[in-house]
Amino acid sequence: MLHDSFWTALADPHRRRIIGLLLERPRPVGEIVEACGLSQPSTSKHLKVLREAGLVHVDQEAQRRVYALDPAPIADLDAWLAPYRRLWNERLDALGRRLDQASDGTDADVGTDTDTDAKERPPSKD
Amino acid sequence: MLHDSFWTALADPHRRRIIGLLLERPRPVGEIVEACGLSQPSTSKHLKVLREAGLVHVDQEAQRRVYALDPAPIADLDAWLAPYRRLWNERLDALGRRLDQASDGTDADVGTDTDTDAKERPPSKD
DNA sequence: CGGTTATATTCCCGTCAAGGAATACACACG
DNA sequence: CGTGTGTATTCCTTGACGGGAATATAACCG
Repeated sequence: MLHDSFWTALADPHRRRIIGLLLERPRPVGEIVEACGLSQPSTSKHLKVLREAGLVHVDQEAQRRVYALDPAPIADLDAWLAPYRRLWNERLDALGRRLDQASDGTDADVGTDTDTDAKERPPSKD
Repeated sequence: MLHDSFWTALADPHRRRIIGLLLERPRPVGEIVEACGLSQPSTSKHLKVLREAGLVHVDQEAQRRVYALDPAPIADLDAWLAPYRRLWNERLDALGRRLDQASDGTDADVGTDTDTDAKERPPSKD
């Protein structure tokens, strides 16, 4: 399950930035400091929050500490998202149906052209 | 795509609770007040935050305002998640390979590629 | 209109998080 | 051992956020 600390950790833009950096590859603190433009203490504090939220873990290499992403919480977030995704798919479903209906003789350009790939999706149970 | 306001909105447990309530069905404010055990003003303020984050929208029915979930941000979150999901799949992959290796040198053929896509991903864009 | 219900907004206060500076700690190296 | 580098922690200040009480707004009803 996702606890509070997870959401709190992700609530901060700098921390999301760090997460993004760590997605590319694990990095020592110095690199993160430089990339974020924050002071080193501030960065360390953010890293601590991320650590305590279980989002990252640290490997000690001599004096340096190399931070890396932990995939588990991401999976948890995915799970959290699941029920909402169902709703979202239902909407696309409805939109698709309406498109179908509309293309029944009239070329209706329905609203905003978001890249709606409402073609394939897992069966939504209701 | 995902605005700061989105993460900020989701950072509060009460607001996540509200989101959960609205997942079941749209609800008028009064119901949310009761379910959350918060004061009405406080609830209204949370709803405002959610509104401004684009997570919910409101339908006015006489004096009552019925709040409902907006699916779009959920889709955005899904998109945000995509690159991380890749990492996570790779981990599972690696784990699978290691398990394979451990179970003697029979023809190990577990996902040399990332076929472990549990579901198709919507186009990701940050 | 006047009253009632349903919701939003304002005011005020306590708490908490973020940031920088200074400092402490850990480890390598000579 | 001492020195230097890399990182963590503490201290302090400031600003944002959450909560309740009081108040304002809007819509329905008679």
